[in-house]
Amino acid sequence: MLMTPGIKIDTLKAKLFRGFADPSRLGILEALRYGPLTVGEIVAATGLSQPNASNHLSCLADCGLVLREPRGRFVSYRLTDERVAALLALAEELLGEVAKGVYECVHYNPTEGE
Amino acid sequence: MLMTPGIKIDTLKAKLFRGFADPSRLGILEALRYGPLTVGEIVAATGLSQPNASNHLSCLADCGLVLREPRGRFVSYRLTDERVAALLALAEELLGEVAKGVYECVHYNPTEGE
DNA sequence: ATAAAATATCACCACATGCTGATATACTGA
DNA sequence: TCAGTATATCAGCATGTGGTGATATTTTAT
Repeated sequence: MLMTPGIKIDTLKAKLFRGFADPSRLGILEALRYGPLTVGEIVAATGLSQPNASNHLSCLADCGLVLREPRGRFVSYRLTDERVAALLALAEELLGEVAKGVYECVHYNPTEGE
Repeated sequence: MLMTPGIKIDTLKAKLFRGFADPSRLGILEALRYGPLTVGEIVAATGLSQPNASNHLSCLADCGLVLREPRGRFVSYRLTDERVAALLALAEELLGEVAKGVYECVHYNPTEGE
């Protein structure tokens, strides 16, 4: 693939990971893991507000993690590639090992329920 | 594994991904992919400032992605688990598929070289 | 044609995040 | 002990980020 010079590959990879690195987006990806869903279904599944979900979905679609499929008045989204699900699965495995550390990690603390 | 109620699993997973989702941290992880390095070597390999590298390393260590091993006056870091490297590899594969989308993604644009 | 429903977009705000420069701490060798 | 090197920490700043409420757009049904 042709790569514009000046854009480091790590920057791209970091952007890719960023798609997974937010609880809301991750929730969407997890929900889509079991099949395509419409925006409304995603809203219901994740508890996100409709504008918020829509915004994250745009982000995920732009970044190539999900596919947008308009179906009449609805819009269906699904994971672009099995590798997206594979990444989620692998992260889950890894989380089993390091969960304690992640839990205690001080450097990033979104208001976590409590 | 015992999980404190009130902390959603997705929040943890998102925090885990966040370790990979910054160009500086990702650069560090990539550098460590080929073996343990001291802080000084990491600074040299990544071009980060020393305080900045040290700070990201603390974050990565807290989150369980890297191991801290003091060796006299030096501190050696290495990846905690092969799965960390596996995640990097899988992301690389996925990037091959979606690179174009990630490149064009508007929703996250750190000052990218130019 | 009009109303209602599904989705997207916009302006705005609060906050987290990453970076830098300065400084503190820890260890080693002479 | 003292100087030098390696690493960690701190205060402060600039900016990216995610969230909300209001509104626009598109599509279907009557």
